[in-house]
Amino acid sequence: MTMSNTGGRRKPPTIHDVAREAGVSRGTVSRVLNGGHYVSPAAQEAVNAAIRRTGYVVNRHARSLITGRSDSVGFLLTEPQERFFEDPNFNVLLRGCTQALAAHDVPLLLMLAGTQDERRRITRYITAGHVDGVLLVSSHSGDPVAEELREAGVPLVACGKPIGLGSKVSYVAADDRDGARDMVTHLLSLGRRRIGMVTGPLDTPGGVERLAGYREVLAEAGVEADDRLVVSGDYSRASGETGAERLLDRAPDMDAVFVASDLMAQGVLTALRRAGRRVPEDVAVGGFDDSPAATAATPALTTIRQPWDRISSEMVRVLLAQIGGEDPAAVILPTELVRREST
Amino acid sequence: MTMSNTGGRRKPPTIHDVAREAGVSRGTVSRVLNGGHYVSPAAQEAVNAAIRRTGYVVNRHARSLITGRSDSVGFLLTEPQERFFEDPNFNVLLRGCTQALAAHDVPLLLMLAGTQDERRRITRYITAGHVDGVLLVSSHSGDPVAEELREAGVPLVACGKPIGLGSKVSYVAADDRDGARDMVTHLLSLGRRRIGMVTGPLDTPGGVERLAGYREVLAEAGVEADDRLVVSGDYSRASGETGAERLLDRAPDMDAVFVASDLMAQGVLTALRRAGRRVPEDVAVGGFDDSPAATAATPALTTIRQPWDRISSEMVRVLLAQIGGEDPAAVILPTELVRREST
DNA sequence: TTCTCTACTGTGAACGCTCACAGAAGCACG
DNA sequence: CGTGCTTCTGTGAGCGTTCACAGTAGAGAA
Repeated sequence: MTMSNTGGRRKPPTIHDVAREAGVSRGTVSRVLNGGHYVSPAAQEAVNAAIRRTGYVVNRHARSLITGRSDSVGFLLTEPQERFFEDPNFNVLLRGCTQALAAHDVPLLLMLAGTQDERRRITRYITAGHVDGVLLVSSHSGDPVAEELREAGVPLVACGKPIGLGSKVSYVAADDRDGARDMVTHLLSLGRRRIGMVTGPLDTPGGVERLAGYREVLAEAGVEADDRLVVSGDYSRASGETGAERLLDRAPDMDAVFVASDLMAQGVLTALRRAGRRVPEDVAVGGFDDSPAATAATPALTTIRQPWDRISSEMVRVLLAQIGGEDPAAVILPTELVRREST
Repeated sequence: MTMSNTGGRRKPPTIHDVAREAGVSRGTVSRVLNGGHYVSPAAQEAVNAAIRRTGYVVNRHARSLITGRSDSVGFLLTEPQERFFEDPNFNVLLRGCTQALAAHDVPLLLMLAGTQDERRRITRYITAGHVDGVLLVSSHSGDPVAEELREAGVPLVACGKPIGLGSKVSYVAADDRDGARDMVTHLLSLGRRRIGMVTGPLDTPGGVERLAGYREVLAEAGVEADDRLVVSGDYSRASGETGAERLLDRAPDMDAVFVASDLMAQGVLTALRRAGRRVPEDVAVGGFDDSPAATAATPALTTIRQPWDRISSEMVRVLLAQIGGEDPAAVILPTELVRREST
């Protein structure tokens, strides 16, 4: 009975084995592996053949040990995990980032900083250089983890404009203000003039920007501003429902409402139905996000699509560039009005 | 103007620095780091103090290079990514695994094998030893990636019983059959006798088991089997709707229906409402999963809760044990009947 | 005393790779 | 024929750790 390959894993071939197989030195193999500059076509070919024959895969640990890079990045979710994990957009973002990174052969490490303990561990892990950079998802302002990473000089790209952090951190965001402008312009074009709004949380840039876009367009159109037409919500379905009730109470003549998220818009629809208002005949409703909630709603929501697939690929692009030594950058991506049945 | 710490990252302290600081040798520091056997209390203390003072964090690359372990595991999603990414259970699972691993200081690498190209890359990455083991989420049978990993001897833990793979791969699953039994028993206890079923996909173990549990209980109760009472679905909402229509068509006297997923059950509710049947008065409806869809439905669904938090922690436990050299194991976890308004 | 055993500590050699450097070969130019 | 340049190749050192081994000190037994 001879040694078989059942069970334990074989010791993988090293750069040495490849070099011997190809009849060249380690240095030459290494050069081929890293771009192939200053290596003759003949050697290039021999090495590639040897790699294929031996099934060689570079040992990233050995490489990282000497280069100081880890060739991996972290995907860090700091604050309210439930909210994100229930948000379909988060899934799209996570998937998009993973795939965009995979195209560059860069693994993604998922990091959830829930408890204080996890926060500490993750901070140490990152600042110790075990990832080259971090994709940051954190809605709220003044994130201590992000702040610490920024100070340590870790390349950082946030999803959405971060509030507390300085200009040294890159971010990629949808153009909230412009999206809001598009929606309100659309409502105006339908002849609506008493347009209400249920805002998002006003301690987030997104919440602030969407409200700003709403106000701008109304002012530009010469529509009288009316504070009774604005109530604030927190992106939850329930807050949309109560928000709509308050709007109807304070401004019964409202003929349209711009809601800062689709989930809230669902709540608004519920409240309007209960109040006997027809959508869109009596009141037109515009959402924001183009989440699954938009199509699941009845009537299906007219909404603003955020380009989550592009957001994720841009985040990865900016992060890798920054790891490569480029300066931090801010990327604002255009949104798109998706017209359905609610307007 | 002296050197400042703005910009680039500082070179982190090494085990050497700690050794010097503590007045001991590298070996002693290493021993403290790895469990602290054969090291005097005094040295132990000195080293720990030095670690705290210097802010030392072990360089995992150097460690991995010599130990051959990477101290990280992959979370691998192979087949139909959309389905999982829209499934709230998947989120809970991913989060649970990440946190359970974090407690052991083991990073999780997210791997999505969508395209053929990604599949190849991931397989090579894993078999090259860049992760110590894999948490596998793959519903369908005969997964080629999983098969290859199994052959390479990579520790593997599947979520749900895998169909194609042999006994060498561990798995953790909810007790589908028992859950189905509980639900059908519950329906019988309500006096229902004409109990229909909308099954899951019958090429998955879960789909098969839930159907088996349904049949068993009816047989044991002496209720006449009727093929007209069973239709198959694919876990989607739409298939629940059409399934219910076919059931009503074939067996108008149906007084209860067991649906193999909450999402399908939502569709069933829609179809029943359209057909003018009251739930639960005319037809009682039981779901499976206890997903958010269950509480969002009207009436709220009686359903079977799968212990996703325990599933994830068990997957991690089994995987780490297997990496540590233990044999593959199968873990079946109990489900729980959650009674709401639909029965 | 001497020997053995245990508890602890230090040291050199690896792990697999990249990087800097030295050197070789070929070519052009004076 | 030397000199300089470019293109290519091999070599030794070293990245930060762990591991095996050798060695020391102290206690207890013969």
